[in-house]
Amino acid sequence: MRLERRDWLEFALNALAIKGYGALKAQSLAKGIGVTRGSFYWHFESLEAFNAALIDYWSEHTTERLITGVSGAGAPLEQLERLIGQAMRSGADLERAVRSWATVDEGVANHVARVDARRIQFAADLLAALDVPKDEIGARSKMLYWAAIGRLMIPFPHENTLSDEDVTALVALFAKRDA
Amino acid sequence: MRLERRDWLEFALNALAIKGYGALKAQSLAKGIGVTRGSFYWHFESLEAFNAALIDYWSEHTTERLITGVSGAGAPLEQLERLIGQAMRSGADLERAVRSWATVDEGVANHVARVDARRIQFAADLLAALDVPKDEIGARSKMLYWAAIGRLMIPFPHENTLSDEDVTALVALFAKRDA
DNA sequence: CGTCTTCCATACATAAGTGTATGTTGAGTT
DNA sequence: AACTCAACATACACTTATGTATGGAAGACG
Repeated sequence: MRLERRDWLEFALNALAIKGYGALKAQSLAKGIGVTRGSFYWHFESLEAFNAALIDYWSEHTTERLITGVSGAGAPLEQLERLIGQAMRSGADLERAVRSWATVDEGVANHVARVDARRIQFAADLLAALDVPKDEIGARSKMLYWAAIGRLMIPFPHENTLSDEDVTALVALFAKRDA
Repeated sequence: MRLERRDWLEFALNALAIKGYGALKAQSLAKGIGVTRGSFYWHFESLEAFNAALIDYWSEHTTERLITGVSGAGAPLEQLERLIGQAMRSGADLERAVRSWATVDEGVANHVARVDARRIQFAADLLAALDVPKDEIGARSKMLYWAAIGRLMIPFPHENTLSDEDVTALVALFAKRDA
């Protein structure tokens, strides 16, 4: 099987989501793909370089998902519900693994921090459009986002889901105009 | 230096907080303590047994902290603020590391899930004491707790702190009586 | 058809880890 | 003083990992 850089990154992203960052070894990845490390070391200078490329790849991947999946169409309240809904349901494994990875790799942490900042800003803009008091937007948007992340980082998140009504109620609470 | 089981667990808990679960190797721990693996394999049957003992140790450690640190004295609103404040400030490194660990070890995940359930229940009781509508308590207590965890799992949490006023405002929002 | 580049395999040196079997020491105990 | 046993050291076999050097195959191309 003739591979290119991107194939390695795709496969690694999958392995990362399933087995965690401990699976990011040239050897085990090669075994999983069905080639030897010769391929790996042709496409990437070293493990470090590979890791850097992988987290870059993830950043693009996840940013694009945010833009195409949530923003754009719909009223602010709908977008907000979609944002929370999406953050609480899909892509949990990969997000968990990346965040776990970020706790032991500063480069990864930087990328994650940038992604977080963007998503929090996105939530803040929506709250602003809903006429939430200015001095509360910062705290509420952060809290909202943290809750979404926190749920992902709880073991067995699928057993810890909020119903659609719960989500609606919470979003309404956070969109409240009065302090 | 003459060691016992507990010394190993204490040292490991520290290493876990600082370097993540990747540091939980008999060899590297032994090197850090200044003994050989002979000691490790005398006190513990295997790495697996050691891991199980360690996560048990953490469970007791962290449960005790909740009980003695938050519950008991003070009005419900104060306790709630203290709960959030504590969850958002101290012990971040260890909590992060354990949660990270839980993503790749089911035994650890089970322990963490039990701890989470207890803390969420604690928050729910406080909200109930504050006359929050019954059908909202479940969602709000979870959301509150998730936010605390989420903030911990965000890179550089110390750069992402809410002010005391923000915490007060948020707690007030979550303690609202009307839907 | 031959050549050049791309992609992968093989082989070697080195490091870090687990587990086990067996030797060694030092503090109590009788 | 001799004994015992808990606590640690040492040595061996095995596995998995990185990185590098070099050889080989398969396409692209003039």
